[in-house]
Amino acid sequence: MTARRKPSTETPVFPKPGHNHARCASEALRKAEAVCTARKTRLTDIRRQVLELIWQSHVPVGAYEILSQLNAGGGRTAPIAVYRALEFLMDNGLVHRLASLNAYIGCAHMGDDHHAAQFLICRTCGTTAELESAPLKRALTHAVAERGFSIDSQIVEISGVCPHCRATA
Amino acid sequence: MTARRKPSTETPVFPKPGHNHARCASEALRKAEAVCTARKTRLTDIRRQVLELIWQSHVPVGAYEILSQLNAGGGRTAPIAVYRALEFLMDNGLVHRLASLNAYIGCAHMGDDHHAAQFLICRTCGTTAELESAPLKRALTHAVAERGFSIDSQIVEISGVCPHCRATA
DNA sequence: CGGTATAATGTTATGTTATAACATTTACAA
DNA sequence: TTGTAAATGTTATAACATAACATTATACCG
Repeated sequence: MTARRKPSTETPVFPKPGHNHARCASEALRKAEAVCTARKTRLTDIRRQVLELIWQSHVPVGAYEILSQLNAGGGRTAPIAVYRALEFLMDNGLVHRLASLNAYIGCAHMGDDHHAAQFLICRTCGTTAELESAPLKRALTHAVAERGFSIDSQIVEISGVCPHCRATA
Repeated sequence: MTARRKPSTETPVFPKPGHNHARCASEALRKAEAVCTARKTRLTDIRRQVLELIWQSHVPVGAYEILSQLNAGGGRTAPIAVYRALEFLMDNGLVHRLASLNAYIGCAHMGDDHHAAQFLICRTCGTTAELESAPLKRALTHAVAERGFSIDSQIVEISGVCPHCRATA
């Protein structure tokens, strides 16, 4: 441990219940546009709609939940369309899949080209945040390398209670 | 880091292709009996069968794969029976579920009462090993606590290439 | 031993998540 | 403008998991 930690960079704040979420969402959409432009991929209608629905909150959403919202106005979109959009969004680093929930969440670090992520999932409010911990990353890399194993991808999903729910309880 | 690492305790060997697996399996079954006796739970026929099928290898198996093996001789066991057996085995720490694969694997540390586990999954041969790394555990615990989050459960699943497949390639 | 409570299993049906295969449309560039 | 690749539509099905209720087995008590 070196000195005091710097919350702004080392310890991103867990999304607060009352924060200005409209801002998160619009910011995310703006970044997504930028990423797609840079990568020469197309953020089509359905892809944008799926991304917007995902960014309605910091709670992961299931594919079929997205689907039913898409079809709320009487649409006839098929499941596969949602999965294709999700695949695109994940390939472009805009969305993550949470294997422990079979659900999807907007990526908090778009454009940063991080294909590995760790997540904190609050079992009370559902809010899920990315955990960017350099020491954790190092420990993981080291432990794996030590065993002669080479990493392709990794899943780290931690379920528990977030600071806000702890305070409320 | 303190001194040189001790492979026998700190760095368990990744299961080798040609190892005496019959031994792994019988050992596992023996331990399972002991655990159930100690916990006054019953390792019934179907539960033992499922556990044996899981221990046929170090490659995780899906519930329906287990089911079809159970029914290979013309049986009529229903999916729910397999899931109930799996639930029992997991509750008793005899089996783990791999969320990234929707598959199940025998626990390498029965009786050690470890409810958290990390896994190394070889994408080439499928072999999966538990990773017991104290530094990793510490880093994880620390990173999470630092953010005011309290842990209930965690999933760490690392996909890559195992030492033996790397050597072969 | 017989009764009774609990645990385990059987039976049937259905819910939830995800993909295959092939047809059609759209966007873009030569 | 037309050829091509990307995207979407359409239909069907695969893969994973649980609900609800009936029946059977086990163990424990009097």
